[in-house]
Amino acid sequence: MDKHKISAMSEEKRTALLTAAMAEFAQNGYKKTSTDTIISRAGMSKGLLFYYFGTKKDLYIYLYEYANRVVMKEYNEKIDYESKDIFARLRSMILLKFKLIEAFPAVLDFISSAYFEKDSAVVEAISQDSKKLYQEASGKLLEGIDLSLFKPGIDHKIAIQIILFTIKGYSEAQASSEKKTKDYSSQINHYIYEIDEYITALKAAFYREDRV
Amino acid sequence: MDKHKISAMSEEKRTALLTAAMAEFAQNGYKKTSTDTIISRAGMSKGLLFYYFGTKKDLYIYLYEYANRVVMKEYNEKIDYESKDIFARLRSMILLKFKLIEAFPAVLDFISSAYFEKDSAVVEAISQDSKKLYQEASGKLLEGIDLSLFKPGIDHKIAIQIILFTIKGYSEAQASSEKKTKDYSSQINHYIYEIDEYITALKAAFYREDRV
DNA sequence: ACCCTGTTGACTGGTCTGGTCAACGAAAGG
DNA sequence: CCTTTCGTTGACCAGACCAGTCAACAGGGT
Repeated sequence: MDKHKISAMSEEKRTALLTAAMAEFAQNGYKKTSTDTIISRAGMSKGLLFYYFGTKKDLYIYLYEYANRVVMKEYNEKIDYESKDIFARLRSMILLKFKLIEAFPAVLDFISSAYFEKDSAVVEAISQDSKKLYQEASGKLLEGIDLSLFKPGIDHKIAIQIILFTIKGYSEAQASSEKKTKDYSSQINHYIYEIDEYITALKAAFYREDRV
Repeated sequence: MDKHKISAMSEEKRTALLTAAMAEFAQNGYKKTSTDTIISRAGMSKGLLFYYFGTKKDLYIYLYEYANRVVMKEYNEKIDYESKDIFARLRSMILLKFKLIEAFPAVLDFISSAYFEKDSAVVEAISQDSKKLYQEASGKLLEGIDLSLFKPGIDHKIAIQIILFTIKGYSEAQASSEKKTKDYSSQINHYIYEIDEYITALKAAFYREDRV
């Protein structure tokens, strides 16, 4: 039996499957994720998964390429590297992250889990460019930022770490308290408001007074 | 067959078993952890595990009580709540954490994983006091701290969150880059040095100049 | 009537798991 | 030196679980 065109699936079923599969793989890794769990979560029959995707491995690789394509596309379109202000850059990354989670809830979790995937059945298929996105993102974030905005006498390395830890800490705290509210999009405004509170406080702490 | 006295085990074997089991349970949760993995990691035979512990569930519960006992003991002995300075309190908690990890590498990971354990075979046995330690620790940490040490005009809630996020972020970054160096104890001094750098920077950012 | 496409879930062979047990080596005690 | 006891082993078992298959079928198009 050949592999069938995945694009021929109905939109609903495809996204249900992809979303369920990404969430499961992200949570349990390749080996420990069962196709039974995926299909029951996606609400479809077992045969259909294999009808379209062939094998579990094929599904994983498809997901990996899909996730990278989606994230790369958004990333290249939306991130603004014009500004040399680290807060402006971070803010635009966070906004992007919210958009991505809204559209593809598990895509970021899946990508970062793939980064640590160590099952031999699957590593060679993803290892080539596995680290590209991550390294590009974290490398570029700090490239060429304007350190003269900081108060004199401040240890830039430490200050930047504190800024990054704060953003990461808030993101995680916010993600783990996920309520099942339908309108994530309405909550986003609240999250952005809180993020701005942190940014204001961090600017007051580390930026020269005339640049806050 | 009755359960045998665990304390009759040789010290070496017991700690090898407990350490291996805590690490595995912490990583995979109750259900997905296999006794085969535990024994091979601990370097002993399968029969022995069941000879001493009876069942997998009994092992888990024993571990849970053991871990709580160990942590509670250190916690009650060593944490200093005299000081009203949040940095002094945090610092003493971090030092305690280092000590605990040195003595029982996986004990903290295990406890926090038990906090999220949801397998029905085991939840009722741990749910009663599962949250005690965690809530006590995070509640007491902020109880009665001296807010007058902060710069006037600072949003205390935000500032404290930034402080906590920073400490947590550094701890995690440090834990995930664990090298297999034998002498963790010699690295601890380095970690403390870095933590103090962060504390200095955070004090400069948020405390009144006359209190830094 | 006959295909074709999409869909189902019972089924299979193989692997993995918690738990058992007959056997064994060494030490203890007589 | 024999026997009992204790700690220890790993092959083994019955059941669960798993990726992948397949016969059957629904329904639309021709």
